[in-house]
Amino acid sequence: MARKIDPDKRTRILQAARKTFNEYGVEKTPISLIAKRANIATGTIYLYFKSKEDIVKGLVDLYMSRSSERFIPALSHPDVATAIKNAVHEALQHAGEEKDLLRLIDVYRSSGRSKPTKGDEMGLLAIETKLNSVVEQGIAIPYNSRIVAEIIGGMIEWIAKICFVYKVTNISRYEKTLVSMLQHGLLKDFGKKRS
Amino acid sequence: MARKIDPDKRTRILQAARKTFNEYGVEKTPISLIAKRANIATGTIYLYFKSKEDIVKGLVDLYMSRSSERFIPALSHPDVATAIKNAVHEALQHAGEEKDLLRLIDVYRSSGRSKPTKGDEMGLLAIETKLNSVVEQGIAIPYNSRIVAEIIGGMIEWIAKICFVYKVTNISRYEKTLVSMLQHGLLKDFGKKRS
Amino acid sequence: MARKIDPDKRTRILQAARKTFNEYGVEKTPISLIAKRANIATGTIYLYFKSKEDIVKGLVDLYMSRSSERFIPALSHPDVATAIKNAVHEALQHAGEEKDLLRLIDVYRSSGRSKPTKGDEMGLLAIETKLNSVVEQGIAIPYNSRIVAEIIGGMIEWIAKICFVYKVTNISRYEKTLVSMLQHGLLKDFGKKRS
Amino acid sequence: MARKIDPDKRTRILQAARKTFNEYGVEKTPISLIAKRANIATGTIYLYFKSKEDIVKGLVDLYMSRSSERFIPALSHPDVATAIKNAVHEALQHAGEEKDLLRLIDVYRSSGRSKPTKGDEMGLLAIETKLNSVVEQGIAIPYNSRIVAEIIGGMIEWIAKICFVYKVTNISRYEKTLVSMLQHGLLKDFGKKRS
DNA sequence: GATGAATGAGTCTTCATTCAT
DNA sequence: TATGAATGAAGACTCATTCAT
Repeated sequence: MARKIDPDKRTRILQAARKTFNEYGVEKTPISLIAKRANIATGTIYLYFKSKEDIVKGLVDLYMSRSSERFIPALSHPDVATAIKNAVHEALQHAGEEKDLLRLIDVYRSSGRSKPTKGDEMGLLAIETKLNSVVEQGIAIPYNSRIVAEIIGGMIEWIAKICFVYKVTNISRYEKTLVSMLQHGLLKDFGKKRS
Repeated sequence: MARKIDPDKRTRILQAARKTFNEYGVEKTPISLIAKRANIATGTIYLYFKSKEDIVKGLVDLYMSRSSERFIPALSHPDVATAIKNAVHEALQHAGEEKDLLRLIDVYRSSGRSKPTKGDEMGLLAIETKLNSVVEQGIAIPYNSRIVAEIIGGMIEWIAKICFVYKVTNISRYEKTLVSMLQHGLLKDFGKKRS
Repeated sequence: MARKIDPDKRTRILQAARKTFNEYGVEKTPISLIAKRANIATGTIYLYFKSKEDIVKGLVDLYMSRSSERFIPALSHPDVATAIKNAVHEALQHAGEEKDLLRLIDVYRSSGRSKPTKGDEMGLLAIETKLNSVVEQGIAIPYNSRIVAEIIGGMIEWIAKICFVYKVTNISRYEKTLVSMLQHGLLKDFGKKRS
Repeated sequence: MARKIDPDKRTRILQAARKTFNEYGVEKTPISLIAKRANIATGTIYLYFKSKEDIVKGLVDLYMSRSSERFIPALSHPDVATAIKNAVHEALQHAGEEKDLLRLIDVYRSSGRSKPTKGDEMGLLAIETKLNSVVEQGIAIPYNSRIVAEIIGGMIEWIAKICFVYKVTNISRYEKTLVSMLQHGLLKDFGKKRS
């Protein structure tokens, strides 16, 4: 038999790519350099990824999955307002920690072939589910939960990009504002209680 | 940098670029083809634009300006809730009409040098001003208006991209949801009155 | 180099290569695809052929052998003029039936390493022998038979390529002309008898 | 106005290519090296030739034209048998002098896109015309002159390749044999007179 | 013998940009 | 200003071949 395929090699490529993209930018990163840093031959990369763009996609997937893993648990807090606050916090926190991956999202999107990634989908589903249950409890204004989930996801991504990529502003005020807008915008009597 | 002599030539270049970008994609569009379609020599383009990227920026500017021109007037409606509704509607309507330009935003952003464009700024300022006045009237929950403006702008862009670029879904439900979320999220007693 | 173990495997490779070369062209045919179609592993091909070029050579050999097998029997006709006519006919007929292999000859030649193949040699020898015997009988103009054989072989290959590869013309007029030229050019009193 | 196009540049490219192809072979010759030797930038080559293959074609054209220029005048000798002899001689002589270009013919043909070149066509036409006039004079056996011309052209090319490219044999015996075969094969009473 | 994962050399071509005219 | 010929950097990707198993 031939050599066994190394399941860990894909990860090594992704790591090398991440580091190099961050250093030189996607455009300016030659595949050959990624290969060198991953200690494999150039051609080997193409056994694991269809193209350079596919590597970017792999990294965006990674970002999305990790983001979901972070904010989904926070959603389960019994108090909805707190759940929102915590989930947003986790997502933005994670974004700040992996800004370099966050930056890749625009690159991926500009390729024109962007499809929602698996990780993304998982996160959206979690939000949707949470919204549904909250609506059933009569606490939240009933919207189409899927759509709201997408909007929330977009807002978080947007704010993360403003604060970590485009303008590099302090995140806390954006976070507070977003949380409050979401609480008022989603929950039935959130305004009454506190105002 | 911009207008050297013939201000109409700049416009012709932009038109030719828009058409060609839409046809082949930015990456695959040679400057020389834009020049040919604009009936000028390749080199002449560089008298009006610093680089290819600068043309993209020019087109994104155009989009932003036109968007602002559309939704700013709608903001002046005396009833705030209606103002929100109308402004969002105009912005999304415009996005649908110029999807090809909308698509360029990601390309522009992925270049890494994205700065808010003039047109963008104008729109944000208008929203901010409106918010401030509404807050002063005691109708709206007081946030940092600039931040809210940015968030709203982002949400609109995001929804437009979801509906016109990424997924090509019907916009109306997204629009309705967004409007409602904004009304509840921004206005003090919006929920009470109508629920 | 040639048969290692399974002589049938060599044939399967050749068949797969023939089909694939014909479909995509030699240049564009990856060895791995030939392997896949022959139901063997890529590396296995190299147990039967030294290189891709060697596969082409194998196919050209095949063509030459088959051509010889077809026209050599025709040479034995007692009437020389008829023998020429029949042999040419068989050779051209065969060429038309295996145009795809005919096409490979140029590829093989352009590699620069072209040596006359075994099959080729067999055919040339047969023509040479026939010519010698005819010269001895005093029927034919005495030339160096080997050289004439090579020229005849070349003419046949040439006409076949004109009619089946380059121009795709009807072969019959070419065949008739060639036969007549050969009859007049080789036989002493061919002109007298019939004119 | 921009720089004037240099009409001599095409020739310089062709010369550089010829030299380099001869030295390393077509396959192993990078376009960039041709450019360097022609004292121009790599990209400039593509203003004069569509592709590498197009350069090969240009060189084959050159060969064909020069060959025609050489043997066409020889065809005008009043004595037909001598005309044949001289024309064949000139063509083969020329082939020997430009073996390096002769070698390129197979490369060109193997590309699959081979069309008869202009130079080729001129030569064929001259032979055809000569044959027609000779047939009218009743000296030659009447065939389809175009077809005969093609066959003769092929035979000459074939012999040239055998002697100068494939086997590197002494040409004179091949030449003599070919001339004699053509004289007997084409002229009505050539055999009678001399036998 | 058979496998097929791994290798890594190798280059054509494009095209943004410049600059001589 | 305008031109468009000239530049030349730059790199993703393929695929023949090898070799560890």
